[in-house]
Amino acid sequence: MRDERFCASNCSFTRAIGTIGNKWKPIIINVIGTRTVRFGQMDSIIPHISRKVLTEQLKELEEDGLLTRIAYKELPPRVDYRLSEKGLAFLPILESIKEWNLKYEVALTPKENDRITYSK
Amino acid sequence: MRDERFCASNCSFTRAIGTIGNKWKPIIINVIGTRTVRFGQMDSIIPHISRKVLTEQLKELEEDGLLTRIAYKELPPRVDYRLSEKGLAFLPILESIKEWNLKYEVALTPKENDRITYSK
DNA sequence: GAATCTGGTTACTGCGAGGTAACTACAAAA
DNA sequence: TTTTGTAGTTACCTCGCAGTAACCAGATTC
Repeated sequence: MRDERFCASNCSFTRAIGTIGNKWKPIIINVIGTRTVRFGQMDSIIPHISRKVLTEQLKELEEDGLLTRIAYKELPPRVDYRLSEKGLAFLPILESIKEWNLKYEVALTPKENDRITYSK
Repeated sequence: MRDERFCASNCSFTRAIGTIGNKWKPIIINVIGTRTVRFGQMDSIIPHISRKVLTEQLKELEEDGLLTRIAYKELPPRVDYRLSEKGLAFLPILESIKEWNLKYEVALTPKENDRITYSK
């Protein structure tokens, strides 16, 4: 899931991409934001993610110091996730990605074969 | 290679991640920068990427309007790649990722079994 | 006694990303 | 005449990402 060749690169930028350059991590960081979020919340908020993948991604984000996992010794279990200073510092970058996309995303142009054709 | 569920999302941010949220695209955009770069150049500059994957990624980046492909009718073939306005507008984001990583990347802590041990 | 609630973990499985190698066209050089 | 150089494309194969389902603990509710 994490590409060792990226993480072991001597290029800082490549290592950074190895850390956050996949589709789930920016989504997860964005969902947490400045809040404290429980595992089950993320599981239901984020579309199409499986519990297994969510667990893996959260574990990697924790290992890379982007978030903090707080497990309460209760039953049924309760686990909170919160962004660390490093994770919080990444939020402005996500904001600029949002602005960038809003400004430049091409309007969905109808493809040739999607066009309405007048047949007799 | 591109996740349809992301590209078809009604969330602009999710679509953005669908566009540039993988490991190769930020690397490619960063390598091109403000220059004009040939296919073979990228192939030799970017470590560990295969021609096949490079071709695919470049095609998707072109489809998403991030870069321009300029093919000269010569033999042997010559193809230039250059960032579009949209692609150029993404460069500052990559810069802030670099700064973010420089600031927060944890110092590589030696693992237990990498430590020097004094054996008799 | 059974069901529920939560945050996982594990085993099984399939599909597809991605690697490799071979092949292309054609001109110019050796 | 053979080789070289460029930018791919194609066929083939493998590995592993990720989906699914089952299972767990143990307190609380029904």
